Amino acid sequence: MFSGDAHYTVESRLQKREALKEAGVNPYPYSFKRSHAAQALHQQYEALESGIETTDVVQVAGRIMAIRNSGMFLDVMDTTGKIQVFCHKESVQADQLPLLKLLDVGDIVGVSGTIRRTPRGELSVRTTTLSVLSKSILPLPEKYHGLTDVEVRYRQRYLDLIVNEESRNTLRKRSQLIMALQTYLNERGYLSVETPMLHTIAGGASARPFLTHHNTLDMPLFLRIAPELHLKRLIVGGLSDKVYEINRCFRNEGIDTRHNPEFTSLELYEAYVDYTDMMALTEALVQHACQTVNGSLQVEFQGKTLDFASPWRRASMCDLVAEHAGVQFLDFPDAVAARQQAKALGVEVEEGTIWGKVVEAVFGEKVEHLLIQPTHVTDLPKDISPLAKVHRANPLVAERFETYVNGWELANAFSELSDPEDQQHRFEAQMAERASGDDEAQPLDEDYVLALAYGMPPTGGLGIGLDRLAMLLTNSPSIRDVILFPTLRPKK
RNA sequence: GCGUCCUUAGCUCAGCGGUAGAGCAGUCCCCUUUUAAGGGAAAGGUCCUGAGUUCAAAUCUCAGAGGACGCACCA
Repeated sequence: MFSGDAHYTVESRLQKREALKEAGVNPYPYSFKRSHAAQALHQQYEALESGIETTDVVQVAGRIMAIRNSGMFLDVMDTTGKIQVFCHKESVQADQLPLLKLLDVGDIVGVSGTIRRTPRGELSVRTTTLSVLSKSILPLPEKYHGLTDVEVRYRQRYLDLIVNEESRNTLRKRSQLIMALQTYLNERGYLSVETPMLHTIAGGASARPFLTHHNTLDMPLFLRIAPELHLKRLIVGGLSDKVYEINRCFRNEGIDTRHNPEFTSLELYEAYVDYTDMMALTEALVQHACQTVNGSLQVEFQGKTLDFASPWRRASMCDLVAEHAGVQFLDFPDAVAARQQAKALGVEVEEGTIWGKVVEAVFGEKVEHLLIQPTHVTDLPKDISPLAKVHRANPLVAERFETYVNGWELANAFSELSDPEDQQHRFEAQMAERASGDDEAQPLDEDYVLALAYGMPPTGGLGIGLDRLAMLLTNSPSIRDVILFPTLRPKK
């Protein structure tokens, strides 16, 4: 049962568990009625002075995190905080005294007793009766240094959560972040929907998908790389003028501090608006989330202060490249000329690379890492934006922006392409890219083109990477810190 | 996929060719209003795995496993 862990500590705890059973105590009982959480007690008795005993009876429960003075003092932790439990031999019921010797750090206990504040100022429960609610068999990591081995923290997240307050705070903030976004959108009439995870065509983004198989239908299925095309079908159908989905996407790409094979995105579509409206919405959403989670629009991130207050800088991708690399690629609209310019800048691009990918490559190398404060990078090349409308003033670029923070792409949005024939041609161009070796080019989705042919209103769309937003708002250097169970290789 | 680094007691770490170490946790004893409680004693090991070099390997070399970081890919 405890393969490799059966040692003296476990032996000792198993013996204590047997002793409990022999004393007629079920070490794994069914319930315990609590009157207060730890935090509620600290609030309620904030004014209680040191050395004062009350007759107020309370019931608390939680995990023993420390035992001092041979069991006289227990630190009991619940999800709201810590409360000291005082087990004096004159206050604990006489028949329960032997129980005290059978407790270990890690056990979950319930306590009934009176509230007092010790002469040293620690709010405590003076125990009358004590209940073992779960006997812990395996020892917890050391109390002072905690658990720092990142591999164990990810593989055994429950241990990380038990001993590392920072991890609890970070992962709770992630939930608050998602709730804040949901609240903001729900209150403004955006409809929360769920679209398929299993796709017959992995479209809506440029990425390699995971492949699986349906046995009864005997056909391949892909885990979705984006919900985009299904959400826009809902706009065509008029389910709502405003739809959104907060859910998982799966991409079969590398794993690093900013990428996990499964990640969470917010995707949102709104009829009758364009990408400039999406810029305003991006700022409002992120600001609402930041304010809710951190109580401020400024956050500290790894030694930098990020300021989410409006307005965020807006600059076109080509202008930013011109600003930082000295070449205005709009003046070199031919792919061959563009590649020469990139090469002169020291950016490697393969023969045959299309114009937009050249611009993107130079941007990635020369500009991206400089965009620390929130910046909307607008008007991305049309030929790398197959789902976006062409820019109303420049045929080379699309009405698309990506929002960068801390050098990372945080959001991606367009004026959604609604012309079915244009969409068909864009897909065909992507298929040509695929044929020339780009396995991340977007596949042709005929049904999606069919849907557009029935007419989609002018629509703005937005995607936000929630894991990255969670990282920024919790000062987490790795995406694994904000994902409860990040993807790891099996240990053996 | 490539490169660099890491892996020693349950946890946090030292040791870096010559008998495997500390603190915390656990066991036993003492003390008893502590909060990283304190004092004492005993105990606890596949030094990630496998080969090799050597009189001798936790330590050096090679291969493998897992992980961290960087690069590539990508969000």
